[in-house]
Amino acid sequence: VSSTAGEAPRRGYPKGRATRQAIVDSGTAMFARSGYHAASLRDIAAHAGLTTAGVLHHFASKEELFAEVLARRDERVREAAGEAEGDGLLEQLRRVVAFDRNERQLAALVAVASAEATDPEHPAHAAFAERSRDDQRTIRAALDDARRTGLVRADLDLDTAARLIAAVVEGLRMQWLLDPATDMTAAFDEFVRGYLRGPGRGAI
Amino acid sequence: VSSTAGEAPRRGYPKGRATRQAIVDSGTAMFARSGYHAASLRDIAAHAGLTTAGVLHHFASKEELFAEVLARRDERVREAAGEAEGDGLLEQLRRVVAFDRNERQLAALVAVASAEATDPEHPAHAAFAERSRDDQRTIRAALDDARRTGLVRADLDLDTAARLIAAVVEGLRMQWLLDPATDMTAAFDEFVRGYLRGPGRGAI
DNA sequence: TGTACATCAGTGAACGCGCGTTCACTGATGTAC
DNA sequence: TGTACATCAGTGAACGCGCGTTCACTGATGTAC
Repeated sequence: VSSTAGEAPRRGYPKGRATRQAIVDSGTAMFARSGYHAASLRDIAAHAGLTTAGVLHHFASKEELFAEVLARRDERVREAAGEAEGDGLLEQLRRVVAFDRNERQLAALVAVASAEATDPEHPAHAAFAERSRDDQRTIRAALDDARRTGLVRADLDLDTAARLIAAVVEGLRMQWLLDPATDMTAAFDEFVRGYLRGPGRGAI
Repeated sequence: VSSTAGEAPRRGYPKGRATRQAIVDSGTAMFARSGYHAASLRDIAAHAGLTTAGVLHHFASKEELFAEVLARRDERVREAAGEAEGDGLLEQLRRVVAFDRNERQLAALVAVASAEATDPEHPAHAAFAERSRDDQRTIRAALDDARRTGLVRADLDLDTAARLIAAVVEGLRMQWLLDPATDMTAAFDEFVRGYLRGPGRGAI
């Protein structure tokens, strides 16, 4: 009755939706800490304040909950990155790095999950491989723009550059996860200064 | 009796040593495929042609076997890298990349293990953090040499450069694990050309 | 406002299963004399 | 070369445990009239 025009028709009661969200949060924390296999539904349930059966009232299986956790994280990263237009690639990637810094658990979760998904027989293998390609495509598109506005030196191979940027971000994230004192932003900026920009372009 | 002078005094019988090696190989394969938690001693034993009790005759516990698998890998990488002297950093890192390419399972194992070890409460957390710092120190030392012989541009911050090199290698490895068609060497060479060397230095 | 009814939220107990580890053991392999 | 003995290599059965999932259920929340 009091619903606004553009609002999506939600399932269940408010309390149910809140619990569902609490389960996703709890799942994120537990999966991030222990990986998919070692995190148990009992732990996740207890951490969210209910029983395993309660969790499975909201999610059909552990795997379904896991998929939801990952989807939610991707969504939030995309929101955090914002639009490429006007801002440029560099600012976008900086925001992603900043997002990681504020969401250590999520970053750890993705690191473990994508490493596990490295196995060609892992159920999420294709999805993670596609995700990796997608990241590189997005970066490549942003590089096209950057070259047009002269922010990137002219003799750069953009496909390889996109691949290297994705690799640096992922590698720095691992270093930071192992040692929180690591300054990801500083290192990334230095990479941009030294690699993407031509000589003589000066400070950022 | 027929032992040579420098030979280390080995434990057990030849057959036992061969079985032990077979268990390490099998463990490497299984841990790489599924990670530490999801790989079972039963699988590892079956793949090596014995029972779980047989495996535990050679290793006191699953964790001890896992530690041996990781130690063996590090050892082999160090062998593959060879000496820095004369060859230079670039050739050393190229050999590490090539080693990964020939040992996909080992690379996957390390990726999963180090992602899991990201958790500060993981038993191997400190060891992996130290390993990461150690890699950067080694690279840093090689960069010092490289600057002296003029292979690296003068205005480079070597600590950050070492950090970035380690990040690129790790990031490219993940991309390659997700998509075996990835040409790690080409991307790494391009990184070296564009970042480490100064402008106008030409081909490698 | 009150009542009947459908759906939702969540519980508690139980299930079958695979896990790492233990134990007592059998046979093979090497060593000493 | 033969014999006695110690150690090693490996088996087969059993253990207690925590796992994901199921089931029948109770009470709360919303909806229709």
